[in-house]
Amino acid sequence: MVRESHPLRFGPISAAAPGPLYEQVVAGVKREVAGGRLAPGDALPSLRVLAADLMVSLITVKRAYEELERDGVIYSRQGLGAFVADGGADQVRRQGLDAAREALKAAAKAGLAAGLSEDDLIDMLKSETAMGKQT
Amino acid sequence: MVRESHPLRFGPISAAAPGPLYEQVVAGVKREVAGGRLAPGDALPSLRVLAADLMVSLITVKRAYEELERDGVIYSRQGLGAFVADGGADQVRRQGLDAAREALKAAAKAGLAAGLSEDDLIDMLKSETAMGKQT
Amino acid sequence: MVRESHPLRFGPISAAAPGPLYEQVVAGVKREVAGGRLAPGDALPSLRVLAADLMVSLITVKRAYEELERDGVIYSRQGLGAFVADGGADQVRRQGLDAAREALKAAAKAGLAAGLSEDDLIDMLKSETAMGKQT
Amino acid sequence: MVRESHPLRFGPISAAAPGPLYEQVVAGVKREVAGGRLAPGDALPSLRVLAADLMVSLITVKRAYEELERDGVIYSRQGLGAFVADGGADQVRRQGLDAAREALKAAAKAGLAAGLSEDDLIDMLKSETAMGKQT
DNA sequence: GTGGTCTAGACCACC
DNA sequence: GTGGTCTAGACCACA
Repeated sequence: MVRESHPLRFGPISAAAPGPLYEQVVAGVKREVAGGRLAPGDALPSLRVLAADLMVSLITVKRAYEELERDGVIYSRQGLGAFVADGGADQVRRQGLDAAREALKAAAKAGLAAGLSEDDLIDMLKSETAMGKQT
Repeated sequence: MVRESHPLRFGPISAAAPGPLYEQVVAGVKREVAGGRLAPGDALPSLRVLAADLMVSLITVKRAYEELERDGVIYSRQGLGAFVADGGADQVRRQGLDAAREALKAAAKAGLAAGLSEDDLIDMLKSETAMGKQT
Repeated sequence: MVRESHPLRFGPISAAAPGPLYEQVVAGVKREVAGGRLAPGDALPSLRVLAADLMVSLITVKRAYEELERDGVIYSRQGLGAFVADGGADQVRRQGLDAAREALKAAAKAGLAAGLSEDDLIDMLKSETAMGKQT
Repeated sequence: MVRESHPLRFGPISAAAPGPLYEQVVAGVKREVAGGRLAPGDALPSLRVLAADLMVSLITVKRAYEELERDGVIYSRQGLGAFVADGGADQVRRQGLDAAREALKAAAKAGLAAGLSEDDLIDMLKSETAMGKQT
């Protein structure tokens, strides 16, 4: 009745990692959606299945799905499952852009306060993007 | 006797602002030190005085001073009070630089994930530094 | 023999649409009845046929027919199928009227709470009816 | 340290009422904020206190506060409590206006489908606003 | 089977 | 004391 697609598997969730577990799940799903490995209409793993896969409580996964739904990345239908929303990838990209702008703002504030020039910051940014691309 | 210096007065601490209250206190002191308004050897306000000034609990200020001491910006002497450390301003600047690099790293990660190019990020950074200078 | 009539075909049922799937089926049938495309005595498609047409589970259609029967829009006969009830169209219209009144009640409550005047609400209603007519 | 204000008391929460319990809590707080009985900066009852008052689980209240925070009506600070946000009342009004528009849209759709004229709908709306004012 | 809601209880960071 | 997160387990509506 509905497009199947359970081959979701992102890196292990770790309680040691910074930030709440459910945010790690959110980030994992967003990565799959942004990367196109999860297309609009595709079904996400069910709450229970993903909870078992990630060895995490059902509630934690549910919370992640709720946040993804609020962000317009997925939608959930009772009795059916959760699915990637139509503009899902766009949503993720837009939010990533906002996050980048926020981080740059913080960097500019801290850097200028520490006596760095705009050019210093740009050089540092270049080296960071270079690192990012390698990974 | 020790060099006096209570004229510490930074913007009001706000519960509405993001981050723990004590971090706001830490940031306030660091700003004074980095700006040279608090020189090495200067005494900081006593815990109780600063708590009263900022309308904040004593333990919040205590925690802030502890963090500042850990960061090598100030040092405390039993019964005497807290004083600006010798390399205090340098410490603050070095840490600000690290903070800027961290933020740039986060921005690069988020931006690249959102499909931005290095040049896009640099443009955004420039506009943010411009904003920062105005303020 | 009974009057034949399988030409029931309403827009695809979508999991993305708000509300349970069976309500979408109910709404679809009601639309056909209210519009006169299904006259009293006409046979509805069999459960299995409609389920296949709409690419929906059989139990979803069954549930929809049950609700339609409860609403007095259709009636079912063991072994024969389901048929449009005599006063079916009237029933649908009466229920639509009730639904409209309910929605207006909710709108009045929310609007007044938000500080809108009766005239404000009437203006908004006019613009909505204008939109509705266009479509 | 912070503006006190616990005299929050809205109608009893009922599991029999339609909609989730936490939405009833959300609606209750929004009503207080919109009515000005809870001003910006005022403290809301703590999670535990309100849970006890309403005879509801802590989690239910927490969920309500989370939604209110997402809606920009309140903000929460770990260790301090939850407080009415600065633009809180405006937020509530804006959202109420959107809700009213949605309801009017649904009413227009249902009403037109049931054969009502625009004037019929306006008359019904007038009678509903009259009812609303009495209460 | 699915997601949606509610519950009870834990531990942590912050004040 | 406060809110923030995670857990285990229940019952319901929907497919």
